[in-house]
Amino acid sequence: MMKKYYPDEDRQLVAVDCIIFGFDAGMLKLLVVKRSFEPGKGRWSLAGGFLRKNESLDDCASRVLLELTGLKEVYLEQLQSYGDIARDEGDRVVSVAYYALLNIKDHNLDLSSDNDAYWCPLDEMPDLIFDHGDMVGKALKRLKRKVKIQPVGFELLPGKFTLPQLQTLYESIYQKDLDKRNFRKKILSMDLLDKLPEKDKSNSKKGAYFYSFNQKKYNELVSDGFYFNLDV
Amino acid sequence: MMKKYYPDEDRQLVAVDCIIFGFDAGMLKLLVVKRSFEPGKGRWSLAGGFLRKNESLDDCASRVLLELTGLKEVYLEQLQSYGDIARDEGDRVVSVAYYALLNIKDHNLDLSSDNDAYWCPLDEMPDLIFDHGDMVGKALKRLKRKVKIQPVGFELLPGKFTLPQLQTLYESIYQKDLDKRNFRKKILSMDLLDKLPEKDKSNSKKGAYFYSFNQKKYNELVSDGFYFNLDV
DNA sequence: CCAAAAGTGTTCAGCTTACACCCATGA
DNA sequence: TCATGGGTGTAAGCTGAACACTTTTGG
Repeated sequence: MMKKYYPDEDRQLVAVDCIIFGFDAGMLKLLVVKRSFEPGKGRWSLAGGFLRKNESLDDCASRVLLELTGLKEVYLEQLQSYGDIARDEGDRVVSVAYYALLNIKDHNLDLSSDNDAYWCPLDEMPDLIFDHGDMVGKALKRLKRKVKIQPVGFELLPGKFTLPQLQTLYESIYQKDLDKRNFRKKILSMDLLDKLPEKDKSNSKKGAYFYSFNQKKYNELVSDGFYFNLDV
Repeated sequence: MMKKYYPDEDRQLVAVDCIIFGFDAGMLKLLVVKRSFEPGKGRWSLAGGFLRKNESLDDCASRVLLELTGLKEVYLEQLQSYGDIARDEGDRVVSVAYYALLNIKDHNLDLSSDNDAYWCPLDEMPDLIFDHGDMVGKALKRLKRKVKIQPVGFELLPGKFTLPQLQTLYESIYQKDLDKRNFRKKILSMDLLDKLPEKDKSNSKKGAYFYSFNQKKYNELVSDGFYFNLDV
């Protein structure tokens, strides 16, 4: 047993809430869950859970994600903490928000339907409880910045993807149209994508070549001082 | 009394730690305090305090700052939360880090010397307890990004400042030299500085004109869609 | 054969960068 | 008068933005 140094009063409930982004059918989506307990039972919310004594914040976020999706190796980054006194109607709870990027195809849909979870297109997002809507707004802002300077967008795509798919992904994050020629020129000039000898014919008769992101080459370039950059 | 909704187990101590930046003698400095209690008594640390039941995280950060410096209207922004189980040797404590920017001349030195506090040049920073060194690194990274896209650097300067001063400030944040002509051209082209009819002769015989940041004009430009930008 | 998506280069404007000399003045 | 820091302009290269036609092929 650890020696006690600090006063015991003023301990707080600490929660982790996860903004889980996915990309499907050309749309950026958010995984929302229907709350199964009061307060706010039946309303939509983010996936969340209370921080336990024996887990770090990062571990807690991983656990929340695992419990909902069954997925382990998911891109996860801390966003911001929310600490207004009355932000949670049930009690005073400090919430640490994380955002996750995952490839929807990897996702075990059974698990999330058990939880009354739903992949909601971002532009049809329902009202979320408490300050969860703010969290999503903040996460989206962060994501917009992040995908410009780090190749995290690929986390949202399958290992093999086409350039039109990748462009649509960026367009749905930036919420604006990009020029096809400029986009391809820029992304290909970084020399981080491997062109595969197969085509995806599901969207056109001509078919679009599959590419894959070369993580090894990226790591090498980064250690040579390279910065990923995809401005708009 | 609020109805109880959540289990009472697993409440945690939550602390706020503040990375307080100042600028003086052409150097970026950090306000560090000598810990007056165990564990780590006598070692250098950031200013911090435990979150109370009746205050938000932001309020707590303001309080920590007020108690140490006596200052109220200080630029303060949440940085990141730190939640490793054993990060604090005294107990399991989740810490929310904030960073503050303040003008050292406004600072009441008496108060901070009561607290065994010290404005430490960033490049002579002592070892700090726990993960406070990581927090400072992260804050510096954030500050570098922030000063490029928002006019927060002025928070570190007196209301009247010279262009050489401003340039030195940016150089000490970016930790690299900037071209005098390009710097002046860029900052003046934004049309946010008012040139005053006085000169600061403390650093040269010729003297450098004082300028002041025009917050009103900045607000107007921002609402017209203007983005502050000071690339390097 | 035709509709629909994939793929491909060039030009122009604006911005970033590099660079060197004169000015004012207190000591 | 001279040492010291303050102040000023221009040219070259690069990057971002705009823009339209050809290719492929399943139906």
